[in-house]
Amino acid sequence: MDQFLQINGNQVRVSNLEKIYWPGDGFRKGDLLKYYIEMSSLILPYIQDRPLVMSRYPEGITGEMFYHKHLAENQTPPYIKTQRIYSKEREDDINYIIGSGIETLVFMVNLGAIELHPWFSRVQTLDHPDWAIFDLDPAEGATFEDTIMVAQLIHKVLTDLKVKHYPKTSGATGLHIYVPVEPIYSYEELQEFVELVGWIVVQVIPDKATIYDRKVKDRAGKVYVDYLQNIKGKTITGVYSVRPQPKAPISTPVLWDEVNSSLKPDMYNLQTIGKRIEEVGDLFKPVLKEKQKITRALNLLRNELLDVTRKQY
DNA sequence: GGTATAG
DNA sequence: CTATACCAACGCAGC
DNA sequence: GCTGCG
Ligand SMILES: [Mn+2]
Ligand SMILES: [Mn+2]
Repeated sequence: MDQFLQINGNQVRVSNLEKIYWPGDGFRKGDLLKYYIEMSSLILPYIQDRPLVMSRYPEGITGEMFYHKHLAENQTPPYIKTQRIYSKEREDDINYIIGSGIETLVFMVNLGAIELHPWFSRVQTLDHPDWAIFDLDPAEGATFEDTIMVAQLIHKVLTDLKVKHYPKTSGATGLHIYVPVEPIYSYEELQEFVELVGWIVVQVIPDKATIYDRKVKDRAGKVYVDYLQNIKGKTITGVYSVRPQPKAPISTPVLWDEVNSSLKPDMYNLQTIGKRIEEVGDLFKPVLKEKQKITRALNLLRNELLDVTRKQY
């Protein structure tokens, strides 16, 4: 049943590679593992040095799911790097897995971690993320095309602000827009930045986008700009993560030119990702390389809000 | 999926 | 040795 | 303090 893979000088145990994980598509656990190993050179840079949350499906996508953050001592192989980070809610440390080499990736996938969720910040600067994210979640009754429309408007606002930003499919129903930043801003500041841009978008297309409707029912037919994900300890599905959905879609970077009605949420998946990467390579490279200051943009947005508020009185 | 404990 | 039990999330807005 | 939400 169990096999051992020799990776970077470590014996990594893997099991049940023949188990069907996607019954509708016939993809097996071994297919998932093969994908992550083949993609490791692309994926690892985006999880390197980051605390990781696993979304686990040990019985496949039709089985029970659970998040896994804390790795107990007695299930931590010597080659896994971990770091204890205090959690207020838990009133104790969480022993997070820290992104490192292929062996770490294989260890997590073997646990049934179909999705990987990296923190927005690295261990070197835990309180200072190196990206902010616009998490666009279409609510009940909203379409993927609605999501694309909201994304395009965010694209226009960020372009006017001269802030670099990069889109990817979530692989499920929405889109993610990453804003790479120098690790000098707090989570609160980055959240405010996303909130202010989201607020502007909602002013322009209030029937398509929402940001302050906390109740799901109130968001019906609209795209929720989930700025509240920009919080320490919160995560979203990472780039190149597979999703527990039919076709095994993958959260895949796209060009802004491709964010139009021909983009489909599941068009990049376990079946098609190879060709896609061959054709365009890693479109998210700038997210790691083009770290920017958003001080000016944040001030412009704050003043914009002030102006609008003043006009109302 | 892995580990501890009971039988 | 095999069967079974048990575990594997949290941050926070809003009420 | 608890529920809803992601
Ligand atoms: Mn989302
Ligand atoms: Mn969300």
